[in-house]
Amino acid sequence: MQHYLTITKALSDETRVRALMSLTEGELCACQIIQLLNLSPSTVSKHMTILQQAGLVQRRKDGRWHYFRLADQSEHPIVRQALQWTLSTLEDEQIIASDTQALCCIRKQDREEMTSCYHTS
Amino acid sequence: MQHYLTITKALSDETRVRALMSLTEGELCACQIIQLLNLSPSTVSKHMTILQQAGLVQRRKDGRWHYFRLADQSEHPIVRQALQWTLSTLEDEQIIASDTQALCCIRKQDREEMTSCYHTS
DNA sequence: CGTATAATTCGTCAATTGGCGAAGTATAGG
DNA sequence: CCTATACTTCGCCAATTGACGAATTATACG
Repeated sequence: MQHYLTITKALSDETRVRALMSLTEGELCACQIIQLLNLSPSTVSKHMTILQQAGLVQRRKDGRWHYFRLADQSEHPIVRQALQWTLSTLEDEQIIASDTQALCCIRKQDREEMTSCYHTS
Repeated sequence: MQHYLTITKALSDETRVRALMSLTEGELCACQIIQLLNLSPSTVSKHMTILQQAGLVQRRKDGRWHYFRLADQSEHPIVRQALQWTLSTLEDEQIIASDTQALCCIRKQDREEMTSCYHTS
């Protein structure tokens, strides 16, 4: 029950769901999710921790960067089913589509010049 | 997105999930759910409204009694998947099992004498 | 080392939520 | 009608939540 509730709570906030859905096309580092959501780093950090503790996303650290990805689909059935339900339900959502669009630009930005990933938008 | 969030919010509270799971063996009237959860009628009423607005349960009125049942499985796929996930995940939960046990007694009570269904336990 | 960047943790605050009891609505039955 | 019962709505309160900025930690690099 506790794991179930941790998952439903994690999925009950629009911002967190957008963060989760942003990972469907591959991993992102925290600063990219911060740009996408246009929220403070501390807020996004907390959201990603909640998603991770629910087992919905996994974290990888590489130097200064923390990368997030969807949890391995061979994880607990409870997580797999929650992700399948969420992804299939929301893939056609308007806001998810525009987030996906925005992510195209965000992914390309590391090719360009920038001093800080926090202050580009 | 809005319907999805209404569902995940509805499922993010243990009391509401217990109320939902209590309907797996057939409909119950509000006062039976009140007895099971041992909460005030007003609290349970609010919870059932939240579950109903999420489309997870349906309501039937018969005289003074309001009966609740799980939503028709031929409803929106989003609801069907949410229910399937929830039911399959929680059917073996300890607290759900003891609720099911308690419901056996509660269902039998209408055969016995009682002046008010609120003041029997 | 010292500075800069990426991210987290902490403290604070407004908004939301879950609980209750009191009051109101609806129905059954004298 | 009038009362009793079942349930809902309303107003309140404590606890939780989502947001932020400031301070802290970790790493890269001159």
